[in-house]
Amino acid sequence: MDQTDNYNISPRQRQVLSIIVEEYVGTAHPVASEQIVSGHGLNVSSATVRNDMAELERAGLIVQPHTSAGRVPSEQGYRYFVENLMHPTVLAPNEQRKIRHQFHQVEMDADEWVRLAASVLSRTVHSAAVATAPRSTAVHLKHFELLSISDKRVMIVLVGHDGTVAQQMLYMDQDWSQEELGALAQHLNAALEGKAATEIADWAGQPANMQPMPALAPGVLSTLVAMLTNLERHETSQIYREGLAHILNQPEFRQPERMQQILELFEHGSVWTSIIPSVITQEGVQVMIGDTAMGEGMSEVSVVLARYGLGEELAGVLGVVGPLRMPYSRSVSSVSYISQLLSDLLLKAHNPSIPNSQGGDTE
Amino acid sequence: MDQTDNYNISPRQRQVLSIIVEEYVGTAHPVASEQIVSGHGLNVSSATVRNDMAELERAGLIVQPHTSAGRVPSEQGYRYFVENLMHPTVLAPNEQRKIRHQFHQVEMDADEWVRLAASVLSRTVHSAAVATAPRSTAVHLKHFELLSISDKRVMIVLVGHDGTVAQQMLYMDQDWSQEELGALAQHLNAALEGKAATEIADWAGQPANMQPMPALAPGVLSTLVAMLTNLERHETSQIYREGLAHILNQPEFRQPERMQQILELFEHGSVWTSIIPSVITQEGVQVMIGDTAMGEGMSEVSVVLARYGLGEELAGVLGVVGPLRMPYSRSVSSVSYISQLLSDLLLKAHNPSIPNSQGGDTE
DNA sequence: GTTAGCACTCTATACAAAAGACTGCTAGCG
DNA sequence: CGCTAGCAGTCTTTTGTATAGAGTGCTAAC
Repeated sequence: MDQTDNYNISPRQRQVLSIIVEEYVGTAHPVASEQIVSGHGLNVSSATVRNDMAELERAGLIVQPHTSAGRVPSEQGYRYFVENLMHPTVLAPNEQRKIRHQFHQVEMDADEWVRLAASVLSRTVHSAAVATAPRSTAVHLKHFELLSISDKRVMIVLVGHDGTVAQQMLYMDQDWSQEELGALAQHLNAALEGKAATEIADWAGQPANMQPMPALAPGVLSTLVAMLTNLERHETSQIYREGLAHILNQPEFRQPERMQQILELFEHGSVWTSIIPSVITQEGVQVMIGDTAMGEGMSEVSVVLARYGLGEELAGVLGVVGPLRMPYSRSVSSVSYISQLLSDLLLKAHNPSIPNSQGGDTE
Repeated sequence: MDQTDNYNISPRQRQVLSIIVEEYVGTAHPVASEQIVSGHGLNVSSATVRNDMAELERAGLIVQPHTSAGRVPSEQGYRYFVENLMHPTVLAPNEQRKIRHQFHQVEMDADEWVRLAASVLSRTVHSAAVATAPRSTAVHLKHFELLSISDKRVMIVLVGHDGTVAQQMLYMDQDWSQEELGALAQHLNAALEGKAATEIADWAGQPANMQPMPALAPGVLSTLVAMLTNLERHETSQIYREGLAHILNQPEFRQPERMQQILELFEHGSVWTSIIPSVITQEGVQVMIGDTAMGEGMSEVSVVLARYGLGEELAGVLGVVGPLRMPYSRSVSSVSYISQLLSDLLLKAHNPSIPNSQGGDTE
């Protein structure tokens, strides 16, 4: 299924398809044969191109909205284009500089970097962008604190080794003083520091460890395990969405129902939770074109996603969402560049000793 | 300016205006004189109503899209309606029950309650809804922790007395061991517990207090003050937005530019930060109709907002966003009911001893 | 003050005609 | 055999025009 190049088409036909895609992406109007020969260095007549187009249509790569209209790429056509015809490009240096410039900020925390990245990406490609907050795939306990909030209510504040923080309220059967809580926290912190969720669960399973514990210990331990597990799962991760306005301006989303559809999609996070885990495990930029695997209603939507992050730690997904008629090359290069930049920023935030490459900028 | 009833109009003309507003809100079509007399118990002829309408138009309360169309309320007309004509209603018992039912959830934290409230409100009024996360207007320090993350980097985790948590990274000139950090934290916690931002700043200003302090103390203290201050300001507060799809379905937002406008507004938080602080200090439901005080582009948007919360602590704003042509009465009663309900929920979460009134529900 | 009646204005709809856009095909050419 | 000029055929888009419809404003009478 990855190998989509089992179509029997000539080099010139490939070129014609390429021109159709690029032209249509630019203008949103069906592309006519005359339009193809003029100005694209194709030394044949429009009639020849028409024959090629008939062939391409037979192959299912382009379609005709109606008899007397030009041609439009089909879903298959876009896929073929992206996989076989598109030349991967790199963002122009001045664009790179413009992008880097937008990250030229005072110190921010990881979540804010990511949100900014989504916003910058959205502006760069003039389309909607999504990004998930960075999450560790394996969170180890750095430290936790037990705080008596009021009678029978205890708050757990947990800090992961990567700096993520989580809080949760715990309801007790009896009152506990702050001193008792502090003593327990100190004891457990010493024993559990650096452990991951499963390791803590194991530790708590050993009867020897649990011998001289106060009655609230089991509740605290199981809550700690639950909180760590929750941090590892990406489902709870915040999803940042930016630049919806761009996408709704595209002519293909002018009809109210389409608009409604894409909005539901965007607001309702469930679509993302299904595809993000699969993207985060892979390297490189991934392009999904009208992929119904993402769910119904995605048949008119394309997504260009990439993973960003630091190895196992603090990984997330960043990408562009738009209509099928999307400038794929530009999207891919933008996503690629910005995800890389974001990874660098996060890395430097973790190891500030590395000199900051932006420091030399004159503007 | 509050007193908009300095128009010289007869009781029947008021009634006509009232019918026009209600009818237009329901149908989105200009209202004709014939339509007004039929079925509204108005014992006059359409000609009489036409005379009244001419009068109302002269007063600027209604306008005519074109010569042979019915009348539509003007911005002024809506204001007059809301302030003088609208009978305040209460949500029907079965609707109240339906709403309460949606809050019938397992334990959630405050932020999740609020987000749910925005979502429920949005569904109830079939329009977009916004809500700000609850924030204390005066946050007192409950506890903080200093954690050594790596060389020269220290994380501060702060817990407010209301349970809010904030974290921040601090960059040091020299290395500090976890023991030194722990000692300082313990010392400062003992001295500062229960203090608000300004009190901490005062305390740090006393030379006597700062005498035997390690070099990192001033940085920590000023960061604590900054974090607390930041928690108090609502600008940083997360704004939840729900049900944008509803609003974009309204006929008045069908034109692309309008859509663009309202989206910018919705995504860009800056509009809210200017009006929310003024709303949060006042009791009751507030209606803003095409208020340009909110900024340009709001001229076609109405907002119905109310404060929710527990006195000084954990207060926020909840409301409906929609076109001028909005069912104001229903919006006001919904916002009123749900904000009250939300306040109750938060109160109970703080004082779990109060019996839960939802407990008796059969469904 | 109210009302019936009617002329007037502007919109909405329907339909037809014309113009325009592309194609597909055919026949001829190198 | 591939390429091309030319043209008929098909469908959309635009334009024009007639008609129906909606609603008002005004006048004259009650």
